[in-house]
Amino acid sequence: MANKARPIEGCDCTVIHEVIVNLVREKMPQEETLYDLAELFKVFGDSTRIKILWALDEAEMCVCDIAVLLNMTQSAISHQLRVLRQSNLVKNRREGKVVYYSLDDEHVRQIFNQGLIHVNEEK
Amino acid sequence: MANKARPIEGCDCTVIHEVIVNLVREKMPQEETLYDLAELFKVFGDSTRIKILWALDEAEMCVCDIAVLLNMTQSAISHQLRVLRQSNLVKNRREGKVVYYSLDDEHVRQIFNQGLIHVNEEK
DNA sequence: TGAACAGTTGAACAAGCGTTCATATATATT
DNA sequence: AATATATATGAACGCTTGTTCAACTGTTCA
Repeated sequence: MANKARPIEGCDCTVIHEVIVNLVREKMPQEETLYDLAELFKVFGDSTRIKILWALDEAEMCVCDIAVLLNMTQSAISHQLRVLRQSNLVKNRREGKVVYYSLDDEHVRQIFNQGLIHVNEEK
Repeated sequence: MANKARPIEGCDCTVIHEVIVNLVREKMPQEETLYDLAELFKVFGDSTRIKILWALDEAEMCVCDIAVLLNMTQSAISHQLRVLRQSNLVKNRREGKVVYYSLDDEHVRQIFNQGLIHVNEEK
């Protein structure tokens, strides 16, 4: 159900803006949706995970490969891969002792590219 | 300058994957670029800031308006607006006592929309 | 000038997060 | 069965972060 307009009890200035505030309130997506969105971006908000995703966008790799590539411990990489797995951003397949990881989402690249545009504009 | 291929000293399996690892290494963007990208997503990784950005995408609003809209203290909103300002995501203008904030980046909506696609796919 | 209002800022606190270390699991090899 | 390799996991540790509280700045109006 849509959010209903309701009496404002804030600053004086907001009383004047009542119409606008209520209009924005109606247009806002569901609380839960915005929360999920923040959770997704939180996952992107770590350079180790960004690097992992970027690497996996180039090629399927095993945990050990990624650790060498990023010059980090295998444990640290494994922990981060779990986060990425739980966010449905990567998938894995086992081949003997080796577990290969790959991207599980084709939007990642587009999201990153949009982000890069902003980053590069700041110069 | 591009990253150079270098001898692998990791797990046995990575020695086998040496060619791939070095290929990915060459294709990775600069360390600093990936760091900046993570910093940007870190800003998006908080539901309060997501809500503020979403609201400002609908209409220019003053600090007090946002506080009422999100049912939070004005101080908390002001702190978050500072973060958004420092990331060049919002701008402000003063009109008497009131400071109005608005979006300062047209990519935000596109980044959010891409994120929403992922979020909605998980169902 | 002084009171009221809108917003900002710094310190403090709890909660969350990323890495490390030690250990556990799973598979392959001998 | 015992060993080695590849990965996963839990606890612990320091660091970061979001909110609150109190104090401060800046503007308007009487």
